[in-house]
Amino acid sequence: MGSANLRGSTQTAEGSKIPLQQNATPAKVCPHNSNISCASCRLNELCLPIALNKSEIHQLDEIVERNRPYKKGDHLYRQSDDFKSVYAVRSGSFKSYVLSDNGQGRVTSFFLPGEIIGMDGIASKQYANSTIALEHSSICEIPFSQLEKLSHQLPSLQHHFFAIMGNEIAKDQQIHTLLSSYTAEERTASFLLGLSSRYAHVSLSPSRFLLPMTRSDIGEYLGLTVETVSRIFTGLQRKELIQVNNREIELLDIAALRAIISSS
Amino acid sequence: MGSANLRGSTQTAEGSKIPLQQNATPAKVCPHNSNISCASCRLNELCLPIALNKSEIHQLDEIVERNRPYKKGDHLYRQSDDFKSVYAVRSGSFKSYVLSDNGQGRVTSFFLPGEIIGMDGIASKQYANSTIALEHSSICEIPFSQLEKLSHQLPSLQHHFFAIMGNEIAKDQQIHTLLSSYTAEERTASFLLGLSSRYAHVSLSPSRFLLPMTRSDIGEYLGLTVETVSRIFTGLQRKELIQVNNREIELLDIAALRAIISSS
DNA sequence: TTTGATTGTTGATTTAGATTAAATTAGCTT
DNA sequence: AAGCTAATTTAATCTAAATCAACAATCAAA
Repeated sequence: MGSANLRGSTQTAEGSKIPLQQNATPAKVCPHNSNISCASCRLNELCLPIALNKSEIHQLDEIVERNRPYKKGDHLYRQSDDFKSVYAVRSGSFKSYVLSDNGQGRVTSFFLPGEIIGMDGIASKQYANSTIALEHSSICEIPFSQLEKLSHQLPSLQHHFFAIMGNEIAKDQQIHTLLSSYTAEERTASFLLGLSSRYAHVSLSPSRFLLPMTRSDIGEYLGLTVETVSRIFTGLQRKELIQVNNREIELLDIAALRAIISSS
Repeated sequence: MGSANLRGSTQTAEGSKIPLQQNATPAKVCPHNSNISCASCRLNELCLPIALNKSEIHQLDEIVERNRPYKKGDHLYRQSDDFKSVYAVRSGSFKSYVLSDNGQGRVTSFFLPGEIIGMDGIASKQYANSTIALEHSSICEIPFSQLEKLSHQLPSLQHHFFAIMGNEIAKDQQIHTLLSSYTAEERTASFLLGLSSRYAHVSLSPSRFLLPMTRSDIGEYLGLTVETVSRIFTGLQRKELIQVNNREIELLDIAALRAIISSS
């Protein structure tokens, strides 16, 4: 089955082009462009500027540092580095991981566009894990001391950042439940649906996307081995709930995937 | 071996009295007393007042509601209730849990004195789980809208609450790693050491305490069955790393317990 | 002080997912 | 395009922990 040139776009059976996440913005506007202000950023509805007015967004803009793009494998920061900033993903994706004593890494989070990285360092003033780009990616760096200062001036920013942190806490607790009581198939289905709705949030297809991470990353994140993840993928494909071709995945029956989870 | 009257205090082999958490404060000051101000609360070094000056603490005091004590099994709030407040445990202990579709509960957190409950509701404006008292307990209720307002006036309170939330995030991610890669014995050892250091924080014995939760609660929290938790306890006891007698537990060899975890 | 209900322990058996071991396929370099 | 390394799949065992099944201890209420 034609799996040529899937980075960026692909052909459906009918020959129509469906954008995958890599080229969701028009070709002439590079998604890694560093010169977009918060006000004009297509992610401003879910990132920090949400609920801020024009002048407030401008003030936020002033403290945001738009770094050069990160190449696949570049570290945003490493475990135990001094905490300085939180980061908003502008394009691409990242993973956070910790190294166990025997050198084995365990993935703790994935980050997609619009999501905030680095909040685990706020309390201890050191990052609790390392974070690395999964593909060519760009981020906005927000020095935390300045974010605090500005939050103190702008009640709506303070409110919103409390909400972002609260959301992270709620999400982490859902994963606690997933890891403590779901089967391998339930975890995998839940993971795919989670990615689906996160892509939907940034106006990308909720049913067809590229997985930016390896099977091994998924396994570490879900507390499963690579082999199990692979087997579950083939199993779900056999049941015609998904269609996988390497990193490309299509969710064929979202309702049935949901049903798998709620059976637990 | 003499297991009489362990609620509150117990006899060692030598006959000396070692206080357990239930009577760590002098008998004449009831630990559930509702009339203690933040300024005089023995937990103020780890609760919200930390890093606030006298006058700031007084302002915080003004918004704190000191509810009547909760009996064992009383709900602080239930899943999907409208989010209104966060709570600080003054005495006793609580657990949070979610109900899965089949009615099975899964414990997501335990809360000991000085710890903050309810942050999972901040983002969605509804509590994501139910929270119940594990024993006779008392709490301070802090209406969140007022906490936000006061945080806006007091930079150090804003800073401290960001830190509390960041700490919750870091802690939840540690549990993610624990659940995704630790064995049953490693999880159990880690859980016991975690309780130990939390009791140490409130100046209680880190090596000898009463477990406020059932084996089943522990199992749900750690993603294990009751039977496994019970077997691991007996196993650790056989290895002389702990001494368990129903809810009473003594950590005999903390170094060895730590070694179990770092072997993973 | 019985009685029933909840909680905890222990043992036998089963099983989901890990481990081990290859073989296959993609993606990179050169 | 060849060669190399990392990623993925598949299959055959193995094992840690779940499940199933009694039973004992504790607690709360009558």
